[in-house]
Amino acid sequence: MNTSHEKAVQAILYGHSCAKRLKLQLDHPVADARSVSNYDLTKSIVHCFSDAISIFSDKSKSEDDVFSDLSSRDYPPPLHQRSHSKKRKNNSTNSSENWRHDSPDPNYYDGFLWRKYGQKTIKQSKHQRSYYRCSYNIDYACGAKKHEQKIKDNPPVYRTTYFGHHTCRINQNQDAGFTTIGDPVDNLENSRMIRFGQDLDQETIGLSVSVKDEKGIIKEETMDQCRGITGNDKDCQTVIKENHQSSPSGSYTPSSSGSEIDMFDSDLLVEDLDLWDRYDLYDF
DNA sequence: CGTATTTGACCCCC
DNA sequence: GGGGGTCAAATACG
Repeated sequence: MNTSHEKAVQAILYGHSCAKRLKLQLDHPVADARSVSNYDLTKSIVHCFSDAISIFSDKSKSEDDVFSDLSSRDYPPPLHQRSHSKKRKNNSTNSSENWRHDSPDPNYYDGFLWRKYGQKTIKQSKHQRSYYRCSYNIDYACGAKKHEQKIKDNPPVYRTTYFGHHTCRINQNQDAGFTTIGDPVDNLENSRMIRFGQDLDQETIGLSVSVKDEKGIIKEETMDQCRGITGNDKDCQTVIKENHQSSPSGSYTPSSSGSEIDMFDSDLLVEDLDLWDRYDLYDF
């Protein structure tokens, strides 16, 4: 068993490796269907650092607890473990909890755009719960929802619970002339996976890479680039807003159909896979 | 001025 | 009736 410190170091190292890989791809763009998209790499980086932060900030937990959280994070529990809302059973397609995610960051970016539609004081919690629905709820009849609530003060932990499925991405892509996967839950079965480790027959230890909301990542990448030029977030946001308004959904190009086992480029695999022998079925 | 957020009221289920 | 989820008008923001 690795210590949590080693685990955090592994996450950081992997994030660093992905960052290097991303830089390489940005410096030398290659139209190779087998390569990992910049979006996927960026998201991997974000998740690695989020996990490292979680580990370092969660000293009150035992190491096993931390690992348990990591292995289940961003990953829908088995059907028999999923809780079901006792309220609003009429909306059965949307009311069942799909998955949840704990993060020290209330502004954790999960790859989707959300619009807040309510906030409630919850009886048994001193913290209010915020309700969000997918920003494409109207445009694309997307039924995905989530609510977010602070569940721990010190260190702060924010629990985001997701409901329903994103149909917005599917609909957007159909508009653009292709289809791809729609949300993290669906991605489980459609994820692009790489396998490593020694017991592949018994356990799939992998890095699943989903393809979603490249627009958001492009926005973040653009922000970083813009900051380097202007040093001003506000200016960057204005530029990005204008650029994205002119092309709402058209430029998305998935790097694979999403159903087959896919590969990172070999240099990334060889260099990094040994770092991940404890990251069970990591869903990005 | 258009869009996002806030917040009190309402609805639904237990 | 109580609690949680949603609606929608008011408000804030860019």
